[in-house]
Amino acid sequence: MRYKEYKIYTGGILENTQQEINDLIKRRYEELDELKAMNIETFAYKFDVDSYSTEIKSDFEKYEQKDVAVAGRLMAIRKMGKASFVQMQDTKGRIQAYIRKDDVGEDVYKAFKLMDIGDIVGVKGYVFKTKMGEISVHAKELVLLSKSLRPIPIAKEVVDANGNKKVFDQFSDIELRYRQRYVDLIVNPEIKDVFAKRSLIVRELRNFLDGRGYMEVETPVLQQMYGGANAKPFVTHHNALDIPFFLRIADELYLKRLIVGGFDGVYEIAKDFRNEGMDKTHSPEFTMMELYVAYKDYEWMMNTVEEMVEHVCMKVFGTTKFNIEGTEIDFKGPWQRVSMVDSIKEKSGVDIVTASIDELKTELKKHHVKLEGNENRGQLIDELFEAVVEADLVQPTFLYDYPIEISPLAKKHKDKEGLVERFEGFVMGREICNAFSELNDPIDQRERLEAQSRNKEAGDEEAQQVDEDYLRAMEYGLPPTAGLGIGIDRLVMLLTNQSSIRDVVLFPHMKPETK
RNA sequence: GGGCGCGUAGCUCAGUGGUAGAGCAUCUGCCUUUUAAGCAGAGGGUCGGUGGUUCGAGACCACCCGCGCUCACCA
Repeated sequence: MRYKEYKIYTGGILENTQQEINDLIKRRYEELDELKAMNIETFAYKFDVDSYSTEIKSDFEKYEQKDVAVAGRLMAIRKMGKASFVQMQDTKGRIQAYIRKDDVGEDVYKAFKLMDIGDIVGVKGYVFKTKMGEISVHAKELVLLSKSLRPIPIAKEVVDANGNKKVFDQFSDIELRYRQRYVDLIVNPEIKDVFAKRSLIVRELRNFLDGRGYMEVETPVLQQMYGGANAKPFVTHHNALDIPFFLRIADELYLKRLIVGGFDGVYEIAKDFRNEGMDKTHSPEFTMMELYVAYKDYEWMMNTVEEMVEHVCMKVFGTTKFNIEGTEIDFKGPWQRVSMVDSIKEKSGVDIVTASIDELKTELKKHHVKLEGNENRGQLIDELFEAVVEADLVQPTFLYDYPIEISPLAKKHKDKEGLVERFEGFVMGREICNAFSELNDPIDQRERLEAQSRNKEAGDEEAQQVDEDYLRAMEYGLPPTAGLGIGIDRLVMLLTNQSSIRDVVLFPHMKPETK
C-alpha cells in the first residue's frame, strides 16, 4: 500500500503527532497557525448562502450587478499580485470569484494569500462578467469557512468552444477513488450524477409502489434463522441473549408473514448481506427491493414489473431508451417472454422436460461447463440455461417456468410437471429481477425446506434452513401471493451505464489499508 | 482460489543493470479583469514491502501486501 506514516516535529501543532504527513501537509498546518495568529477564524460556524454557481451562470441577466453570497471549495487560485481570481466549487458546479485587495481590504487579502486550493470559503459580492467573458462574483467580502489541511489531487480543466471539458492529470487511481470517495466526489464531480440518479431511481420505485397502495415496512436485519434465498450468511453475536444472529440474506420470509397477517401489499427496500465473493456484480451488502401482493400470481407480476420499470425510466430519465455499453436498450413494455424450456430447446435442441440426467450432463460437457458431480436435475437445467441462453437475452426479457429443485419457495406450476411459476427478468444478459407465484401450501413448503435441509447436510453451504416459525405462519393460511425481488444496485448499473457495482455504491468494501 | 497486468514526488506519468526525472501542485519574488494565467528561481522520494542475484537493482529473481482485468465460485 502507498499509505505512509511519518513522525515529525515542527515545533508547532504537529509536535509528537503520529499521522500521515508530508511537506505539503506540514505547510498547511503552518498556514493554519499563521491564520490563527492573525485572528482569522479557520473553522467557521455558518455562512448564509443565497446563490449557487450554475444558477448565477445560467441566469446571468437576472444576477448581473446583484449582490450574492456563495460558498464553496477553492479549486483554482490565480494570483496576480494585488488581485486574484479563484474558482469556487459548490454543490452544483463552479463559479469564478474576483478577489481584489482594494475591495476586500489589506488584512483579508493578506489572509487570502495563506489560503489554498481545497479550502472552503464564503464570498459576498456582485455578479459581473470579466473582459474575457467569464461570469464571476466580484468579492466585497471573503471569509475562510474551513481550512483544508490536506492537498487535494487537483486536476486542471479547460472547456473548449463547444463546451467539451478536457481534464488534465485527472485523479484516476481506482483504488484511491474508492478508498477516499470523498476526494473522488470533490475532484470528479460528474460521478455525483450517478448517485443522484440512484437516489431518484429509488424514490420513483417508492412513488410507484406507494401509488399502488402498497405499504413500505421494515423487517429484521438480525435474524436467528436466515432464509428466503440460497446464500452463505454473515454471523454475529448478541451479547445479552448470548446467541448468534445472522444478517439477513433476504426479506422474503418476513414479508410473507405480513401477508399472512393481513397486509395485502407490502414492500421493503433494504440491504441484504451475503458472505460471498466480490466482483463487478457482487457486493457483500447490497440493496434489494422486495414486493409481495396478495391474490396475484406471477403473470400479473410480469405486467407490474414492466409498468414499474417504465415508470422509473420515464420519471428519472424521461425515456425508456438507453444506450448501455454501446447497445440500444428499450425498457418499454411489453417485454419479450420466453419459457426456460423453449429457450433452451431453441438454443441447444435439448428438451429439458424429457431429457435424462445423463443427456443434460452430455450437453453441458459440449459447452465446457464444469460440474461437481452431485448436481440435481434442476441445477443441471439452470447450468444449461446459463451456458446457452442467458448471454443472448439482451433486450428486456422475462424467462419463465423454472425447475422446482432450484426454487424452494415458488408454487408448483399449475400444469407443468417439475416446474414452478417463477420468472426472472434479463437485460444485457444480466438478471435484474426474480419473481414467482409464492408457494402457499404449508405441507409442500415443509417438504421443500426439508429437501433443502438434506442438501445442506450433504454439504450444500447455501441450502436453506427449515424455518419452523415460517411454516407455522403458513399453516395459519397464506393467500395466493405474487412476490418480486429487484436488485437495486444492478438496476442502477444498467440505467446509469456503469459496468461495476462499485461505481453505483458510494463506499464499496475494500481490503484493509495496511500501514 | 487460478492466470495475466499494475504499484516511482500530493496528482498524472516517463525511466530495459551504472549519480531518481517531467508536467501540474507546493514554496520565494514580480504582477489589480486572469483562466491549463504568465515570468524568474527553489524545495519535495523508504521507487508498495521483505529477502536474494550482482562490483552495482527503481529495473532481474523469490515471497508477501494492495489494486485492476479475467476464469472459477456465486445472486
